[in-house]
Amino acid sequence: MQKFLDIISEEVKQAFEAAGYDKELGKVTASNRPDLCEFQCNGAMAGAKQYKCAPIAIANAVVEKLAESKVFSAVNAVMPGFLNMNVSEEFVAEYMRGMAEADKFGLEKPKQPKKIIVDYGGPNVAKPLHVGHLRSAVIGESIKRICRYVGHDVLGDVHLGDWGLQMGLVITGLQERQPDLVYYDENYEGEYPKEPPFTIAELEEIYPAASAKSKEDPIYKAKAMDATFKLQNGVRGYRALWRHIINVSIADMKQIYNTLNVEFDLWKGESDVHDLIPEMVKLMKDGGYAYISDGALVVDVKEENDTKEMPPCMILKSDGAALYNTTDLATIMERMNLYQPDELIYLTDKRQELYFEQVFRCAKKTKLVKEDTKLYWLGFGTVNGSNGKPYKTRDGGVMRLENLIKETKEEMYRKIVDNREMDETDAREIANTVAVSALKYGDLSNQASKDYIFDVDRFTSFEGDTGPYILYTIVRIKSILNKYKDQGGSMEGLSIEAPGNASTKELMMQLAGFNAMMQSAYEEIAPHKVCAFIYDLANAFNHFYHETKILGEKDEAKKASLIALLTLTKGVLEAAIDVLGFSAPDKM
RNA sequence: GUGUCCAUAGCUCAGCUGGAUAGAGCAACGGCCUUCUAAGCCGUGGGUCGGGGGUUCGAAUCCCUUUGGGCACACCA
Repeated sequence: MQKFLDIISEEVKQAFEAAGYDKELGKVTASNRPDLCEFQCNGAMAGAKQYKCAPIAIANAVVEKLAESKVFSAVNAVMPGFLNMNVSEEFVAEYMRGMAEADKFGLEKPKQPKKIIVDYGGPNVAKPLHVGHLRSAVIGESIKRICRYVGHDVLGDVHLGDWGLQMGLVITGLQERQPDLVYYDENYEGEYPKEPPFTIAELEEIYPAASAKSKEDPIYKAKAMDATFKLQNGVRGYRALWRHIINVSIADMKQIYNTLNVEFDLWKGESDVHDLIPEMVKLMKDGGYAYISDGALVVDVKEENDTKEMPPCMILKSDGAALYNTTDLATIMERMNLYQPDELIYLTDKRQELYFEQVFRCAKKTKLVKEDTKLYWLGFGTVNGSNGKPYKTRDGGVMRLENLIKETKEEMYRKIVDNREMDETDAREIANTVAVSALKYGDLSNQASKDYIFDVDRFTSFEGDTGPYILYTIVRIKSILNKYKDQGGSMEGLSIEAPGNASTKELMMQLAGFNAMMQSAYEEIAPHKVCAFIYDLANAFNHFYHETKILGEKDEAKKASLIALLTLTKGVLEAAIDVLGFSAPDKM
């Protein structure tokens, strides 16, 4: 379906043209003076200079041409040259009927669906997820869903950190605790046990201990580096042990990601591209891109009009070992081979901006990707505490994601039982659902690139611009629709009629903005736009709800129309929260 | 030092490629439930958009400058 605003703009553009002015002046925007009109066009003022005449004269000429329009119920020229207009009720109703019929409420399919890979999550194996992983997971998941909803072919990849020194540290740390494990016996030739020799809890103890020790003890560190080297070079026992570490770790991560409704299509990691590195390095050398600088292999990525310093992109360290850049570039190569993506989207914290600029330039320059492959990096800000500094636990430690979620659920539960008499099991279940909305909406409603202050109390509030408020609105609608069905009402053949009052029309106009909003959220990779839209829509609905009797409506045709409008509103709200990665309960 | 991002109401944040009187929420205060979920709705007070210049008919928005913060600047990820 054509966008609501585009139809209106088209109408005004034609009027400009008919009046003898440049068509492009007829662009219409939502009014910023709702007290005066619903939509406005400022083209007359922009064109005044070009046509050497008073803006108001142009505006008046355009108004005349719009006199017959079915789209508008009123068009006025106002000094100095604003065009103020209101759309007709029947035009709005017709658009609503179109939305109700259409697939995805009238969002147009892309002409050429793209293959997109979203790289987000980025957890390290053997280390518990912490607050820092929240944003990547939540925003990345939403971006993936937005791209998919818009109609593209999208894969989400968790891209595990599973190949670095931390693996060697765990292997070394475990050896200290259980030196007799067969994995450490170089002469062992039999099968390795299927069961891991540790639990997730133990794993989470081993890593920090080993990491701390390696910082103090150079011999220990050397041992860990040796273990890393052996692992990467295929020593059987270490590989087997590594498998266990990965499996145990992934099982734990999946649990947490599941509670957040975050689902990855690919569970790839740095290790997956290990074997591709020699090939990639050769390609870079043969192509004449890579050279040795201070012992390390680098590719220059400076460009003509750089205003900033741009260090070369390092491919291999001076000891010949791979680093972050190496695996990221090799991953790009692998993705191009396996999936031929048109676009790669990365989510990391914003401190990595320069790094990704280097990697992207390097990938383009060395032709790992095609000329027109779009490489997009989105840097997100920090989750801060009320003091404006990175969120910490009460004693100043790193906040584990698991605990953050638990805390939010507990707070939500408290608020729910505080206000309602409810069955314990129900209350828990609802609290969990609502808590996820609180957490995600609290994060996503901020611009991704900015830091934000995490405030459990505010996020879990049912008032204001929060997840719970949105869910409450949906639940209200569900409740009415259920009652309607219980009373024997049919959902068949309902059709939306002209609004009839201001709040109904306002609700409809909010709904009409859905496809434009989704399109723009996709183009700008901006989930917070979805939040802003939902909030406005929820407000418009609640206002409408307050003024309008629905089940009590005597006129059957009107009632049918209202039910159809409710169904549409519910559908749009649910589609929008689904794209944000949460869902509404049936009651709360 | 170089670069980059940010600064909007007491607090937390919006503000689309410049448009009319800068918007929400929270907090404060005042109204609205025998009727579809009052976890709601309506209203009141609150801002020199960090400061200063400039471009423009018109600037929170674009340019310059200045102050105060955050962050990054090859062998970590």
